[in-house]
Amino acid sequence: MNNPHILIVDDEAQIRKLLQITLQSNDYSVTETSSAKEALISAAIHPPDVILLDLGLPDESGHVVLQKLREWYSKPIIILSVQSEEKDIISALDNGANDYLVKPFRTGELLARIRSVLRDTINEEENPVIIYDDLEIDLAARLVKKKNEEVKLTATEYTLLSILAKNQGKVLTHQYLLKQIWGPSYINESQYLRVFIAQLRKKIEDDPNKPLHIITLSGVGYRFL
Amino acid sequence: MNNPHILIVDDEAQIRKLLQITLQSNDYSVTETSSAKEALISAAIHPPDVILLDLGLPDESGHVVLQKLREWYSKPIIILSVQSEEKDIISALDNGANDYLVKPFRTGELLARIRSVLRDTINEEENPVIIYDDLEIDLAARLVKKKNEEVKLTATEYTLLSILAKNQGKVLTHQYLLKQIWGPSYINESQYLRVFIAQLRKKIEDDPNKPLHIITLSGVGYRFL
DNA sequence: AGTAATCTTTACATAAGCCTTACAGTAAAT
DNA sequence: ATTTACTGTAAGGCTTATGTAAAGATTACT
Repeated sequence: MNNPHILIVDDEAQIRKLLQITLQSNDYSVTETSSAKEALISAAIHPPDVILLDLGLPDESGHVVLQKLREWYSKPIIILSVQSEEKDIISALDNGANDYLVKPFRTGELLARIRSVLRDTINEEENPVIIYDDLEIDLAARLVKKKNEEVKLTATEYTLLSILAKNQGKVLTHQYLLKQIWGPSYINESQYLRVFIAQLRKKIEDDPNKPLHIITLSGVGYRFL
Repeated sequence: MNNPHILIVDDEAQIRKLLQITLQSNDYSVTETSSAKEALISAAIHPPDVILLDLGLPDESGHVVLQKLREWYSKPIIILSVQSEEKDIISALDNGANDYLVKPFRTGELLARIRSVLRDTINEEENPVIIYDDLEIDLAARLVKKKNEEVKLTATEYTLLSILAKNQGKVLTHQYLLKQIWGPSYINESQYLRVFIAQLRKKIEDDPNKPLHIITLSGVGYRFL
């Protein structure tokens, strides 16, 4: 899992700021919300890998938010709360919270607990398998099959294919692909792309001269079907 | 899971008694141990569903016990400790503890946390024996057989093999493996991995030059088949 | 303390794959 | 038909990654 995405739900701007800085400097990507309503919408639109949930929200109790999230959200939820009351902690854990931290908490401990809950779910991640005709791309397992036989791809070939596959149907310009694979300073090295596109086609197309998956758009870029 | 079995590791008789009564009245079956040595033996003979581990043991640090357990034990371990030092908590969580409770704790909270960790693992399929061709890996018994003969593996070799086997078919990056086996600060020490991969291949592959089980993905990592 | 086992580190041979070059093919424009 | 711009393909040098052995360092055991 690269750059786990964390949703912060807390109505105090200062705490959000502190969390944001701490988490981002530890290579997590962060979304901030300050109310129950906002949190539920954000989580639904872009499901995070972990949710940090404050129980004291202005519009609705965090316990209710927790229950609503747990109706469909199965990844870790860590509760942050000033409540150190036993019944609050028990109720939260029983309603599906993975962990409970009492404010004020130490950032180092928070980070360790995030690592702990992420480690528990890291292997349970869904395998988004993309299938087109006789071609099968398992992004999690980094595995590509053609007619049920494994295709051996090098690191660069795989990176290129995964970008194409994730953006199926969409035209990806030379510049975009070069930037994604080799970095921003390589956007003029279009011969790299031609070489690797050719190698990929040799491996995944039935007839590399009449490609069905990787389509050329002359002067523009490539498209994956 | 009926009557989950819990192993208590604590040198204070009073606390053991308290835990025993609390847990048994909540329909858990309980085993008590009071030292590191005793705990490791008991866990090996009759692996419990959850371990409650006190860090302050008379014969050895609980941190060491935790590490030794995690070489083969994959179910939840909850730390109980008078230490509320941040570094102790972080170290324990990073070493594979699922939760950390500071003494004195409230029994209601302990019970809720036990329910929480049990819920996380209750659906995890147990896969004690993995068999591929002539290779047999019994994760629970920490035993590896090749052509029905036992293969003697060192601790590190076994850890590496078990991670590979648990993620069969999936590509595991150098970084991931290094982090899992040696810790997050070793992600650049890829030569460790090469050495142990070579040793493992010598022991489990028919022809280490043409490995069938441990496959190299140049520039990426390894995969177990 | 001494021995054995294991882990860490170093060094080097081998292998893999990336980058580069050169040129051939294709399609549109003149 | 020729030019021009772009794309496809093959092959080799060069860099980086990997496999392996073997020597220290550390740990475990007696």
